[in-house]
Amino acid sequence: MLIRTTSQAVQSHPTYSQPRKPVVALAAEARGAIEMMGVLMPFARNCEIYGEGEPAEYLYQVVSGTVRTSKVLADGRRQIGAFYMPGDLFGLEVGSDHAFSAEPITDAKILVVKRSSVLAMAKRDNAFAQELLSATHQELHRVQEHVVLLIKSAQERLAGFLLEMMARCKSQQFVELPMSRQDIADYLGLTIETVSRTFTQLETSAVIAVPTARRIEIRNRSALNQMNS
Amino acid sequence: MLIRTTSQAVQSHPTYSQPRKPVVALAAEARGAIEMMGVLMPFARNCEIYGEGEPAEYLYQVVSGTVRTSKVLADGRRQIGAFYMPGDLFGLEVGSDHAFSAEPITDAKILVVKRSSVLAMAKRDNAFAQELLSATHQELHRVQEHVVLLIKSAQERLAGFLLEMMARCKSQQFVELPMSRQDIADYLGLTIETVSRTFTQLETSAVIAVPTARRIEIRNRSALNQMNS
DNA sequence: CGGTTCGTTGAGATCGGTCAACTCAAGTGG
DNA sequence: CCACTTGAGTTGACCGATCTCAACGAACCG
Repeated sequence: MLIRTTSQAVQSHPTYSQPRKPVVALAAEARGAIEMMGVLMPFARNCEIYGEGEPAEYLYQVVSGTVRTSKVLADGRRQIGAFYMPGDLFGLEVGSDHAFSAEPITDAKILVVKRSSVLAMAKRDNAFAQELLSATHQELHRVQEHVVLLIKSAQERLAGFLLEMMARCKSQQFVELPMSRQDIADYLGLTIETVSRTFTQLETSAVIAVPTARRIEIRNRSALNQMNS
Repeated sequence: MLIRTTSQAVQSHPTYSQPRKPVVALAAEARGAIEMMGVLMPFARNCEIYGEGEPAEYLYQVVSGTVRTSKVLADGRRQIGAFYMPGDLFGLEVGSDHAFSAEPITDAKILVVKRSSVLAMAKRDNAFAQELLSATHQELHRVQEHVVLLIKSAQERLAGFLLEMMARCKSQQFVELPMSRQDIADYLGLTIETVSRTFTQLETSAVIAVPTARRIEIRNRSALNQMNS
């Protein structure tokens, strides 16, 4: 079932060679500490930040742009684990190897920190260790919500996705989507066609407006909330 | 869609009053430490260990029996987050409130530790803090695999589930399932009927045998592995 | 021997997938 | 300035995996 050619092959001159790994935001002091330890690196759209199965040597924080983590199954199906936006940490997921790969979906600036530095810091500074644990807990919570999303209907999944994106946006009325329909589909476990049709349905029922494919206007937030169960 | 009356309502005289929260196993020394801090409590089948939305004041370790974590949506759909078996830690998930509730699916003995004790211990003992972080990472990894499972076909989901259960069994040939078909269905995002039919399919194609509903014989492990992609 | 709970099986309905055509915007080059 | 190309997104027609509803079977218990 569902053999899809994932359109965007890895390419696009990576601006730098590869470091690695993904999730959440730390409190102020800890964030300061991370900035001290890390190096800010620009990455080109669609280059590979790290690959599935590679050892997890780094921890990352998005400074600008958006990053997706994904996993490609043997038959070509692709699952997107998360989208990370400015302030989000990623690369927390495991102790050893990466379960997912990570690519920027726009040009992005990313703070890259050696995992060993992070762990050493955590060893010295208990508050920092707590922050790290807390960030991991947040990521765990996010993935659990993702599981709940995946058992719902197409409309509910898209509603949930839009609410998730809204929560990360300044504007309460407009959501700017940095990702393609294919990315949304692979995040929600749907096909691109179903995503497109569902956007159209929501537009027809006046819940949203879609002035541009990548720009969504929220016209009835409570309807979205209701769909989200 | 899919309004199901989750058959097993919470009941069955809880042997004790409620403590709370879920995930993985620690290395030997840390486990020893947990035993020192915690209290061993018996819980009756289907009683509530903790409820969704309650503050997460405790950390738990299964000593005997099996525990499921679950979340019930507004319309009655139920998602099972995980099954925890002897040695597994659960209640790690968040810093504040429980996202899921937890119930034993068999009578169970559970080691219950105050979260504050755990955190205090983590503060004093860096090795212990590392173990806690590592356990959380393991749980994160498990949930990510769960996401991947949920985008697959019914057959692939069940194959993945059986492999997961096998990995936690002594015997390589027989898997003893402590959970009902309804629990399996809610874990895999399927209906009980589809789970039942898929078991039958796998039996017909000689991949497994089902001497009893709760006892599965693995007859062709590589076929299962292949289905798991 | 009922009654209850759990699991299996069948028949039909439905949601989302598949395949394919079409639109639209952006870029290219003559 | 205008074909032509290319990639992203939309839409339609059809199909099939899974759900729904319902009946049936098996194990357990008083």
